[in-house]
Amino acid sequence: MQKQETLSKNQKIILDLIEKSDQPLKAYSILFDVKKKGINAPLQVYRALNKLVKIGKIHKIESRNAFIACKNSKCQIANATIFSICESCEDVTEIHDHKLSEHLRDFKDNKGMKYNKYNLEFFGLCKKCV
Amino acid sequence: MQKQETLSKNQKIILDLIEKSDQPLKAYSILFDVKKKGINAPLQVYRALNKLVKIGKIHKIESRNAFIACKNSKCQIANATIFSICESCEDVTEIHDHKLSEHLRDFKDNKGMKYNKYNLEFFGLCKKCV
DNA sequence: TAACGCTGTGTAATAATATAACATATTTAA
DNA sequence: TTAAATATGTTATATTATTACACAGCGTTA
Repeated sequence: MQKQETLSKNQKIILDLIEKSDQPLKAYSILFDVKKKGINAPLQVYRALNKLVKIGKIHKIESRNAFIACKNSKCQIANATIFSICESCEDVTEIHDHKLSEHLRDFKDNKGMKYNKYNLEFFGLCKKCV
Repeated sequence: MQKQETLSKNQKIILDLIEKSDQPLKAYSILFDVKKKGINAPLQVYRALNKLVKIGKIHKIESRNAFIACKNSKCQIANATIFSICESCEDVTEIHDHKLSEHLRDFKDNKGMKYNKYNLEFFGLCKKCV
């Protein structure tokens, strides 16, 4: 059974906003949007973001410095993420591909390194933008 | 036959510095180091970095905002990168794994997206840090 | 129930990363 | 040999993220 995290006020406000967007949001755009809810400083946003990332409710798109909600409602995974990113319209989609995930999970390098996390980003053109 | 790019003065200076380091360098640390060579402004560094990334001489470690030389001297690939990153000592190594690369190259999602690039970062603890 | 650890909040200041805008020079290709 | 493309230099500024400090709330435990 998964531990159900109790979110704090700021964490809820920010998760709520990110979940309502189907596309990644940037920290300062989040800040702008939550000012009306009494969140005034970047640090308040980053603290909530960090926590939400940590518990797998959202993911950071590293190449874009932006944050997207994890749609995989049941089993939040903070440590194994795959995204496709359209370089034209910037549309981002999380990919759930069992075979690929398995491959990445099982990957062993030749240096004896112990992995506990990976992040994969595919770039290209989506159907609309081809 | 691979086209041999001719690098400009600033590009050479900066590539040279990055190649001498076996670990990723950050833009402003590069800037600091090349001031003695007459490169004075962030933009001069970023311009060179962008070009070097584009032609595959260096790669950006997205999760670290840092740049590392591509050791794969013959066939610089700017569009298919795999790294392992130690979360303790921050050691970064580029991974060349034929099977995994093949898998990623051949990956097709179910949305008809056309990929031309990917970047994969593995995180964990290296031998020394376990 | 008092003391403690843990997590979260609020605020100000500042650090770190990256780009815009403008003027000019150099190289490449038609 | 002129036009296009690429590179340079400089100033200013935008964007992303963290440090430092003070304090509040909550559950544990001694």
